[in-house]
Amino acid sequence: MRIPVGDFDLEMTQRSGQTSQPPWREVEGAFRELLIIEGVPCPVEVRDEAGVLRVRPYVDVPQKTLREKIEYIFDLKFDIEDFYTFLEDKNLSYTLDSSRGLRLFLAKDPFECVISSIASANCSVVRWTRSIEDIRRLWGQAHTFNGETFHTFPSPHVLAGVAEDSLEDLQRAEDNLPSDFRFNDLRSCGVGYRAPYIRETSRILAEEMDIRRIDGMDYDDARELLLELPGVGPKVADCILLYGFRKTEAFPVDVWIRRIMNHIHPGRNFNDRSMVEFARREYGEMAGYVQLYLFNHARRSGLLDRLRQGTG
DNA sequence: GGCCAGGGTAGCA
DNA sequence: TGCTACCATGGC
Repeated sequence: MRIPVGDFDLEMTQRSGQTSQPPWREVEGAFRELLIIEGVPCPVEVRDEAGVLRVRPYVDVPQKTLREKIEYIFDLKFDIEDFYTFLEDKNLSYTLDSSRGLRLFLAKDPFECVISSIASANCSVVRWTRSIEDIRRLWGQAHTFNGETFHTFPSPHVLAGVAEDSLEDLQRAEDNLPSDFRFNDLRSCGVGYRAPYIRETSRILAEEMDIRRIDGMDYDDARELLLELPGVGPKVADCILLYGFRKTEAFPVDVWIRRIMNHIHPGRNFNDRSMVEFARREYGEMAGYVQLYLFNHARRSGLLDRLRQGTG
């Protein structure tokens, strides 16, 4: 299948650290991941070919559904030229030097996005992505195609029932430890003190709150709901809304966005609240994309490093 | 070995 | 509301 795309940089989108999911498995310039298409597990390989995205499913699945899923995940229906014009109007077109073609990398599984976003808090990208991959390997369903194994992300019900730390893990195993015993707890995935947040959020989503409700809710109501989850604060909630549910009014404010926004608006002295108000007023439904381009540009242009050293 | 990671929470004024 | 200490842990 070949999907015509406008400006789209698959590799940059994969590596931009969006908390919907870890980057897909890269094999010779293409990216592979397991998708569920109408209930059927189906690994898919996507490859960027100058204006066209080539999509190769490993098994026979309905083409229309697959196409819609790919178009959703990479936000291919987003009118990016229109966004470029918007950036120009807002005097932000310099971000295109490094970020042209970057799009949202949306969740293939909203629950995975919730846990990824919680795991990303105060944590490097390499570390939280590894944690998510470990969680998949330990508790997801394995599917092997031509000797290549992929794992689903576990359901809220499964993740709610796992051990939190190795002590609890050992207690479960009691004293008849098998010789090949391996730790099978959340902390062994490197999530640290976030382990109880992840387990309790999983329990709530398994028993009390249907995450799919977010789709039909407006931004403010959805945000309020997400903030009830342990481990979900303002920044994580906005990441879930933006990368998990495509609420593009969301403007996740992290340490870097604080520095960048105060750098490009000298004298304004934003606090978090005034920054979010400014973003919603100035950028509206483009706020999420503006945040994506600002962060990516600063990171790739070296501005972030200069800001970190206080010489920006 | 100290500092930093795309922060959240609890405790306090 | 606004501020602060504390929280695991891997990478550099």
